[in-house]
Amino acid sequence: MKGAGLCRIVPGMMDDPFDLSDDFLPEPVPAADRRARPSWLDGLNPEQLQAVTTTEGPLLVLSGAGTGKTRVLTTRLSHILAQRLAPPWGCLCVTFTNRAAREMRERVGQMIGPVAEQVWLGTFHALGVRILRRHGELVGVRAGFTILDSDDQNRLLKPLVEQAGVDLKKWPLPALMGIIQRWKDRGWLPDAVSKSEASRDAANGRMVELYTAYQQRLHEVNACDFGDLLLHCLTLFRTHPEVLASYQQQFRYILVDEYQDTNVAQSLWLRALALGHRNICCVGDDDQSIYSWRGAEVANILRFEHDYPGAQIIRLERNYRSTPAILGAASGLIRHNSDRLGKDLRAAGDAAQERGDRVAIHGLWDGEAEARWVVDRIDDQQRAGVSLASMAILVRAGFQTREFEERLIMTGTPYRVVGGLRFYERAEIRDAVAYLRLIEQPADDLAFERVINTPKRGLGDAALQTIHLAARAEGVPLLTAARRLLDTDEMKPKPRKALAQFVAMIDEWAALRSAMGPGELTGQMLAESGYLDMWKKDRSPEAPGRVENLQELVAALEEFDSLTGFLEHIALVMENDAKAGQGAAVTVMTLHAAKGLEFDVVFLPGWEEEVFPNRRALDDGGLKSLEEERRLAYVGLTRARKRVFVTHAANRRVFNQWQNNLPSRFIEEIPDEMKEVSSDTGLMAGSHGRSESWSSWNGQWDTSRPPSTGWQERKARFNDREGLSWQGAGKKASSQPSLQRGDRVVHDKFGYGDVVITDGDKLEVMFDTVGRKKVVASFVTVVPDPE
DNA sequence: ATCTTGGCCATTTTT
DNA sequence: TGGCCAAGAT
Repeated sequence: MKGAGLCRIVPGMMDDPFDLSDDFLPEPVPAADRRARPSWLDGLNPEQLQAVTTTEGPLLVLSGAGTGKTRVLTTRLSHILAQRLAPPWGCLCVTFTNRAAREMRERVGQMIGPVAEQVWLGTFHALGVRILRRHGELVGVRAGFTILDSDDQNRLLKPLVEQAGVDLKKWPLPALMGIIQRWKDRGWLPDAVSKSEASRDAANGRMVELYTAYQQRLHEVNACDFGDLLLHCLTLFRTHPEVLASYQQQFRYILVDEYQDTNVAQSLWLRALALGHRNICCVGDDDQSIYSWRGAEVANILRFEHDYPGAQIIRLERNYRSTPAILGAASGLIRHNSDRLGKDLRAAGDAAQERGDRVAIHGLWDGEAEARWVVDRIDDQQRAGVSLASMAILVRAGFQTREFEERLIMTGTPYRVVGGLRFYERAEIRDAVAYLRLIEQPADDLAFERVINTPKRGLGDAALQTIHLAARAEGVPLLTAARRLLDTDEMKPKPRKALAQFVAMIDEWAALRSAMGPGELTGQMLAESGYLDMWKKDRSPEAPGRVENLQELVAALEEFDSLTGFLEHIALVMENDAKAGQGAAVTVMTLHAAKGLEFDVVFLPGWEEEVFPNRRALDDGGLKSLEEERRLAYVGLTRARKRVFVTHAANRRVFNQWQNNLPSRFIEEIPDEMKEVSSDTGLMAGSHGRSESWSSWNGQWDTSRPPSTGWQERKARFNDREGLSWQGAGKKASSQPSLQRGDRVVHDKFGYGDVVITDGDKLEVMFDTVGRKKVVASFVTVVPDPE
């Protein structure tokens, strides 16, 4: 009986949730087979051990940075499975990022084998999709629904805002979208938006109206945004208690990572599911809560005991990652926050053996000097035997990566930027995916709009307008309206013929869907639609790369056995692995992206007032935001195992203006005995011969000064000093050695390359990364041959 | 219908 | 500084 139940219920086959009666419980491991202390528990410290083995009842694990949080989670899951306390599909394991989900799956797989595949493990959003794929119809989400990214969301909302007569200048789309998302984060549907909610007043007081219309449109095109993936689940749980009950019964154990980053909707989602067996284990660190701007509520962690009466709490405070000096610096800093549960990190294990180098704080003149200094230190470290892969530059905001990239390119240091454009955010991929979406989901108006005239088919604004009108009049999707228009003479013959062809192609591919795999189908689609040809004919420098990306897309699709599965994957988890460089490279990324990672050596640039703590954050959040910024600083410091370099620049060019900033207050907050402060600003002036322009300089740049006398000159001088000439600045081009075919050159934008053709001052260069380009000779610098 | 120009705006963090 | 959108030219 029990065995039969086990066989029948396999993930993907559980079409009827009512099947999940008591008989799904696994065979318990006979007492004789249970070892007193299974080997996977070896090497855990007492607190970790307790966190792993306290399987029954609600448990909150407060886990400071570097205390083995991931290890606890993976071991706990393995322990539950290995002891047969539940079958794999009886475990729900929620992470915050796809990366964390992947890692956990791998590690658990290594510990206990392939059964790990069957655990319900993923991000909140991915798990929400999984539930909605099965039960979405009950709450108005039809099969094959589309998941929208932020770009799609804006395009959906825009016409609604215009119709409502709201000025887009005054109320920028992203701001309005943000308000809707914050409401969704709190689990509010339009009629649940609280009357006292301040952001109701946005968009001339029509915000709720817009939200309602937006949800209506989502329903019409059968799409969900990220928030909906949870919100619809909550509605499902509320309106269909029998469905909820089946999940409650199924999930005997629930594990949650990064609990401090959950929002209200997520915590409600968890609580609904956990109310069955009440075996929920949440791991988190209130000191690392850095996503409140996105709706995360530290309150969730603070009120855990209230939400789950009788909860146990375990603190993990032994840090195995960082030296005592780094931990001291981090602890000293975070002590300035008032709103915390309070933990004391102690160095333990190997890291505790020596005190370690103090945190180096270094002041520089400007952002460029800072980048140069940082990259010089990277060189030093590398020479001292630290591998590039174990170093990272962590910045506050994405745009700050640029100056470091430029410098790293110049010096030829391999690097990778995490979190740039994702693969699926590239235009060509989005176009191709839009075709696929339209095949999969004919109601997807956003996809229709995107591809109707891509490549050009002579169906421009006028034609689209006609289709829109027809669609609105009849209340049908654009593709349906287009089809009906073909039977009338409302369109001129030319566009009509083009439209007929377009519709016929879509129909043809849709018919082929069952006959061939998604990879093959996509290949055919790209060829027949003319989309691939469009890029092949394109002479612009990036076109070949786009063709390659499309080929890569087809290859990726081969891995899937259904289009549906692929579309879900691409919306939720497709990552930028296209240029995930092989070989060692310095990592450049934002502090947010660095959470959960660790490096031997960490560089933390831009520690200045206004930049970090970030002015805008402070403006709209006051003290609460300051504390979040401080937590961000704490996250940065605690990423390092051995060494931290903090830098600050006196001057920074922001837009077109020079702005001078004071060192960040966070620097002062690091205890003196944990830091070592130095500054370059005096030294640079003295070390540079002609110092008059330096010594008379008052620390501020006159923005009205023509660039040639200030900025460019300084730039040239800096580069001269290092033996690199900067031809772009002046007449020094004569000193440029004549270039010839085969010369190795470096360009400040395109990086390294080999000269292919010379023609006076014009060159054609084959660049290593961006391919063949025409450039002016004065913009490249010859690189001495290393051989 | 597509290409070009000029004015405007902006930079926080992301599943 | 540059990237984006809206309005003009061919």
